[in-house]
Amino acid sequence: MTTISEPGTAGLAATASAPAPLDSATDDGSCCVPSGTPAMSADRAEALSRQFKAIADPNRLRLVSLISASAANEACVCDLTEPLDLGQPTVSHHLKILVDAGILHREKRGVWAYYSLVPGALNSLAGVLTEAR
Amino acid sequence: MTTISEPGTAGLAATASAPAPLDSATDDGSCCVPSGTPAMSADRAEALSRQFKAIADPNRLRLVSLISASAANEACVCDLTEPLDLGQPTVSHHLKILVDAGILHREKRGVWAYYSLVPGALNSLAGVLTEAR
DNA sequence: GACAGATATCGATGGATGTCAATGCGCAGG
DNA sequence: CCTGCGCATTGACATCCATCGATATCTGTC
Repeated sequence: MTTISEPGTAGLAATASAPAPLDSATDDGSCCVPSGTPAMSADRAEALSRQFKAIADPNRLRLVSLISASAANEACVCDLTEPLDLGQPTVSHHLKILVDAGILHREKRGVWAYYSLVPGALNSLAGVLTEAR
Repeated sequence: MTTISEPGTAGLAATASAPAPLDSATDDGSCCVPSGTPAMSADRAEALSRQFKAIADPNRLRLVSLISASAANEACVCDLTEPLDLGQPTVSHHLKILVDAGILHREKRGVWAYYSLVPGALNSLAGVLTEAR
């Protein structure tokens, strides 16, 4: 499981709002101030990267879109192969990546496998981008 | 330029809320309902993928974090090489990718190049994930 | 104008990734 | 039990990508 991010940690975004009158280019030869705040750890960056990589593929983006746009917010593989114009193994591969990233949930009912969105996953990822604004 | 997404189009997310009593596995032999809503186009998926790929790298995530956590919301290359433990050409390469994706803004002042967040970029990307909820 | 420092670009290389064909596995029906 | 169907897994292949060393470009200085 990928823990689906954990709000409250160092994130990104500040959406442009420079309070300091940019005193950059100090006279001591340095170009700008060291940093100030701790920013994001390498571990957290690695974990978030795994989730962002999962949706950073056009076909996987469409998969998630198809599922979320589906009637019962779920879909089986057979309904996803045609609109993406991909082979069944490839779709299954992409779905596995999304499941491993904690974005999709897989439930097998009889012969079919139904994929649905994990409730807070995408919102949590979106929170990382808007965090600390 | 990458257009920075355009809210109002088909996005993702629905955050789990199955109103229909999942009448799946219809008796006609099909597994589930065809789809219902148009979902996301291939073109839009490709465009969004470019932006998500840009931040789907641990080092680039840290770069954005470092810049947004910086004092004046901007930083030059020399301040970004150490915390990432990467060579200067590599950092410059990552920054170029973020600029090309429309996430960072580059401004050269004298000898130094200052990178800052493009105001609405991350929020726009986040909106894609929470859209249509 | 020559020089030094900061940054960008180029070429090469090892590793990650998307795609497919072939195959295996589990479930339902006869 | 055997067959058909939906899906997952494997192996192979081509491509992309992150990283580095070397080098080019630009800017301010002496």
